[in-house]
Amino acid sequence: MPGPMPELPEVETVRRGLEPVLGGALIVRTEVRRPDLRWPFPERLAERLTGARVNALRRRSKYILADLDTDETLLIHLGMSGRMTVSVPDTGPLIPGVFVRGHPPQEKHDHVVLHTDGGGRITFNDARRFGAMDLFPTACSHPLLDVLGVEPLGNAFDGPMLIAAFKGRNTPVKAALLDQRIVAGLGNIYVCESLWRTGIHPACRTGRIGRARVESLVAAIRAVLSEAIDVGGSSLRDHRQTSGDIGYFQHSLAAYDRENQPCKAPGCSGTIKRILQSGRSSFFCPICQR
DNA sequence: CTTGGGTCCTGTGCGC
DNA sequence: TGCGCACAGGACCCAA
Repeated sequence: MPGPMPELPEVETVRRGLEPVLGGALIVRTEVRRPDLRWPFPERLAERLTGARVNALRRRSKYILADLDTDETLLIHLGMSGRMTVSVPDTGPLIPGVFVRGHPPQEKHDHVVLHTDGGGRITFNDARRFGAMDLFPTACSHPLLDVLGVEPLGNAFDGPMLIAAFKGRNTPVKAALLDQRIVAGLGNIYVCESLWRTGIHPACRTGRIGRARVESLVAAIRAVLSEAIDVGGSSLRDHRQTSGDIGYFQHSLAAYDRENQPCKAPGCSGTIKRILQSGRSSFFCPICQR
């Protein structure tokens, strides 16, 4: 079973989970328990967050962006293992299904904790520390965001756009879809699922995929991401996950991490295979995907 | 310019 | 049952 691997849908689920407790809230205390995650924290992180009010919670690709009334924006990346636990005191108001009532005990790898004026608590836990936090002027761009391509659920992501991006390239389609400069937010899981749905072999070179198949790939990517966000939302409502992992969508996976299991395509007798591309696993059906 | 591989990090799961 | 090791992977970084 795959561990938590936050890609765009999981990050969007986290953003929605934060909204009721952190959105509009005043940060009254900030605990920073270590000097860094993937990179050193920005200077005086705790001091710059404490006393700030959260005006808006946005998402760009796999980044969560909290706009503060100090004209700074808090950037959060969950990396591989980052989780956000959202809790309120057990004496506090109950907002059904959205967060934990009663603060859980501190755990190993709880690196940053935000306390809100409503008694809420946002705990960032990241065992592998591939995650990141930064603070930058809201009016400015950020080097991590500048290089990102289109949002796969946005209007700019369509057939002609992806056809143009694929044209002239000669990389495996798997690598192209993982390239955040083209489409921003896809990771290994949803790339595997999208290619399986479209019947495209992950090693297929981008230049060799016909226009109609690229169009259907766009539709598959949008569909698989939307479905995963829907499942994430329902899991929030049903108390089933602290936000940040793939949660119950893993039961819907047709290709990812299903090596040697039967292909789920109707009437297909194939078996899911695993190959390594750039040291990463790709899962696919050799009968469906060409 | 593009492209591919190394690196970071720790928990998990497997084989012996 | 314990130990060691491969593996997971997002994004930076550098070499070719």
